[in-house]
Amino acid sequence: MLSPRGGRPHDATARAPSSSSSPPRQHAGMGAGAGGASGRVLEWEAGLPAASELTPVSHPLITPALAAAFRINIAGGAFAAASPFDDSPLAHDSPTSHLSLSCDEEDDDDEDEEGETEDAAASGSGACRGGRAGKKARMVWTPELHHRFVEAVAHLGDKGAVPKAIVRLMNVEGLTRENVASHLQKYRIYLKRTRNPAAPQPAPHFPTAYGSPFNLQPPSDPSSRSGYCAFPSRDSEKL
DNA sequence: GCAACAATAT
DNA sequence: GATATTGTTG
Repeated sequence: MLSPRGGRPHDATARAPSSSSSPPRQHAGMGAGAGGASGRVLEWEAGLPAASELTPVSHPLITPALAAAFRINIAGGAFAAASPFDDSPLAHDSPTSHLSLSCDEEDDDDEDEEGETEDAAASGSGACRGGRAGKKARMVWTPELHHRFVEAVAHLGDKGAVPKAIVRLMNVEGLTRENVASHLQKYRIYLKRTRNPAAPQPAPHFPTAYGSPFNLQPPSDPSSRSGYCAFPSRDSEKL
């Protein structure tokens, strides 16, 4: 009786079988810290990215001048991968609060406008609406945010990568378990497809925000994870 | 009651 | 298509 879909933590194991098929994972140069993104592809296997490169998930990545030239809202940290300018000034060094929320005031179904992509949400859950209780702002998974997400998943492992743990590890203000759960669901589907040889598309890029062809992939090999700490540590995260 | 998961809705 | 919400289960 009942559906076979058990929402059980145990099933988590069968969900992400590291059955080989590890496409060349690129870092997309979002870390920005390292200059040339040419030889950074193998960083996962090699020495893994420096923690300094991952922790500050909020690097502007785009110079203010460039942003102004293209009318890019760097507040959201967009276009990270496409930005060869890694010498941009670090706006904030806060460990958290870098959510990009899309404010939709529309009550109707007309939601197509992007009010702004800023850390508004971080300023105080509710952000855009100021005080109007209603629909929550739609979260936007920027490449940086997704990167952090991937790092968290990789850090926790297939089995430990549950929404609650990921939220804690990411340590992003305003980020809810629901947000992560939803994103994780999509991410798992993405992983499943990449690992399935029967997949119609050999290399389905994980569609992060801005349509950037990011191909962030967590190290399927546990060995790749060992020794690498993009996060302070699980215990340290305890508050 | 909480958390995770899958499915569905927006 | 991306994210939120809902329903079911442990």
